[in-house]
Amino acid sequence: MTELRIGDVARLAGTTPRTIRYYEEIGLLPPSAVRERGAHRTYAEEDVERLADLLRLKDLLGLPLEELKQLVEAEDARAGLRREWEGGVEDPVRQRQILEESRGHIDRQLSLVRRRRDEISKLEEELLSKRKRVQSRLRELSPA
Amino acid sequence: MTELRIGDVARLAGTTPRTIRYYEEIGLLPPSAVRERGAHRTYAEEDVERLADLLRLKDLLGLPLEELKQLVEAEDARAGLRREWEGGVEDPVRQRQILEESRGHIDRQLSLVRRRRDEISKLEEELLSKRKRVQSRLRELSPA
DNA sequence: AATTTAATTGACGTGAACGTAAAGATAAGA
DNA sequence: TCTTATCTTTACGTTCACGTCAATTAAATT
Repeated sequence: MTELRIGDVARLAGTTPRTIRYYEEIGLLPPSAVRERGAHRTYAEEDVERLADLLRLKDLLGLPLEELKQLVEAEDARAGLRREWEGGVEDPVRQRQILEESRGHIDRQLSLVRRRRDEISKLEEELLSKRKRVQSRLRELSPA
Repeated sequence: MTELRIGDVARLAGTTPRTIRYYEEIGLLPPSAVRERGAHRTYAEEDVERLADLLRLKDLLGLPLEELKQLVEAEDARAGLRREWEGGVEDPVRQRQILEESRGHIDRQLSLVRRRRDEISKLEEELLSKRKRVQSRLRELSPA
């Protein structure tokens, strides 16, 4: 159970401690764990991945943090859910709830990502055809 | 030769006059045309498209305006080139220069766009496989 | 136990990308 | 020509997403 501190998490996720504190402050990241005021924050390795995912989504989707928060409002709840899950959930109804919720979050992210992918693809196609036009004009210039 | 004013261009391109002036100010857009101090800026329809392209690149690539400027530093020069071209360029050597430069700009944009597309695609795949894992767990829960 | 290193909170600072308000000037329409 | 809508420049304001002190405190190291 490797204990990570804010600096480690920041380095591993490719960001800074300040950013992590800020994300916690605006509620984008959950408070690292129970700790007394003034004590160091401690994290687990899964937290690194969660943060890295967030940063990737933010970068690739270009969302303001507030929207990102809405989008993954799941993710922090997920930490709770995971704990609940690993604590051993008996009730299959509850299990189904958790899984379906999780799937819902993934689906919302997927739809945004796909929209982006489409926009990017369209842009790529347009650039490609632009390139072809220029290219053919260049060939016309070449003496046969 | 429909004369457009800054408000029209803004509306058509989906932005605001302020943004257009700002882009001009930082040299991302070329000064609309020769005009005396205090006179209204005037634009042509091709300017709308150029602006829209810029906004799209900015949005989809998430570049800071300064980098966007480097990237399409071409585009404003291109306005000049186009005028030169349509003015009728005789020298085939010059024609080739212009076309090759244009292709170079397109290629630089293409490579950035492709990188983004790859990142987005990878993210999509990861989300998909995440979804599948959840989905299969849900199926396991279902009584046969 | 002493020292060094990294973290804490609090608060103010900063750069990017515009928004907005003021005081006019210009252009288009009646 | 008069009015009205839209534009001009100048300049200060604003939001987001952190950066950067400063004064302490907590952990890790020796």
